[in-house]
Amino acid sequence: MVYHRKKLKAELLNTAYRLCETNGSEQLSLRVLAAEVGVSHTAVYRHFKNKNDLLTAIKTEGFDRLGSVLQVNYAGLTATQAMDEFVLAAANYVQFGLENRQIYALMFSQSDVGLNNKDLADQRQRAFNCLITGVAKNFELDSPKQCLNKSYQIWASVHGLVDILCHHNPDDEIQSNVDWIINNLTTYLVETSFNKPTYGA
Amino acid sequence: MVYHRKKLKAELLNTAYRLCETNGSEQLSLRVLAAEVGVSHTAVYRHFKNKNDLLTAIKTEGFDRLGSVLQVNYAGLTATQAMDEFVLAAANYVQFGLENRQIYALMFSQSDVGLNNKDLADQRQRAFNCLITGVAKNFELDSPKQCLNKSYQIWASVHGLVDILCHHNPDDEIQSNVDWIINNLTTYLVETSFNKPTYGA
DNA sequence: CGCAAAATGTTACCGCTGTAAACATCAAGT
DNA sequence: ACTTGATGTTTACAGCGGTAACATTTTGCG
Repeated sequence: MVYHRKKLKAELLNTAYRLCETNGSEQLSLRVLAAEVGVSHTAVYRHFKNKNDLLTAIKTEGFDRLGSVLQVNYAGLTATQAMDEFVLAAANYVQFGLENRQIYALMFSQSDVGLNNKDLADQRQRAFNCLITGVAKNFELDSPKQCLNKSYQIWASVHGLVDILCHHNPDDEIQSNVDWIINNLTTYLVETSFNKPTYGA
Repeated sequence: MVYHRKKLKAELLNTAYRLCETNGSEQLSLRVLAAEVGVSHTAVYRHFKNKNDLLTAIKTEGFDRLGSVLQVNYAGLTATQAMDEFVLAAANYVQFGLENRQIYALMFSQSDVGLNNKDLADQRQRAFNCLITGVAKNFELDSPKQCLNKSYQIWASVHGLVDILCHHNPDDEIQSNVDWIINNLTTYLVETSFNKPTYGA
């Protein structure tokens, strides 16, 4: 029985994050988590209201890390440099999704995990703002509304790509195509999203 | 105690499908399902190997229904008609996703439900073939590989759209944009996917 | 310092879940 | 008519999330 471990909350969160990425968030068990960390299973309730609350924290952590990966400072960049950075950020998005499949799945699952949670909403918005900033910088759009629409369009395209790549069986014949898409993400983005929108005026 | 109900399996599947769409597949309980149908909870095991097997059947049913919604017979259609039908099929896809959110989420969840299940793989392939056929009919592509790439691109774009529409909070300011996108799906598709690919030769 | 209060851990218990095993009954074929 | 397989029931069990009561440690205030 070890008491006074100040950093138990962080330790629980980190271990839970790892367990989720390993086995999928649906397989997470508070008792297994507690055993892994070396405390009784009810100790979790001193730091998280319930299991949903813990999953919300994991989800929020996911958006936090995703946001970090997307951050670009466009100030002082030429148009070409800005576009390069934008494409790089998109590639980072895809890479994050592929390297954190289970967490990514949790982040975009339709479960009620984190419903109406402010921290989560903030982190999600922060990540999305990276995209909006990039769109505003790289596309000549007539209105904020067009910018928002374009951002959603790009997000949907890249998110759909990640989702389908995550699903595909490596044994499939499409593997070569998948490899091509990842290695030529710029071309892919140009074909799916890098055109001037005609809607959302 | 009622015995020999020949159609119990179908009844279980239908009820389970409905319960999943109502409460989300994660909330499905075999005991609640059995009670709803009016049998003991272990009766389910006479027709499904376990809970995962039942969920696999629900998922397969989802792809079956999605496939039906996507089916288009392009034989004898003019180019314009074929394109109209193709866009309509895409709209049907989006509509299916929005009207069957929970089932759609299950269908594209990354859980191990139905992993390596042949029936499921077949139904999924059947649905995807509808898309491939439409792409082959409506795009002048140089190779089957290009056709496959284009199909994945369109799928990713539309799937991403559905996923994000399902997630978005109706109170958000983006609602008006969402409405626009749905009502003008043709324009959306043109901007995201209806261009000639330059890759995948 | 010393002691009360708050924070943080544990143990015991509850109801629910999926699943296996043993048993009962119905349906069908010889 | 009797056996056999399919189908449903009862019982039992281990694991889960969660609550309540209790123990210990840390903290803050006189």
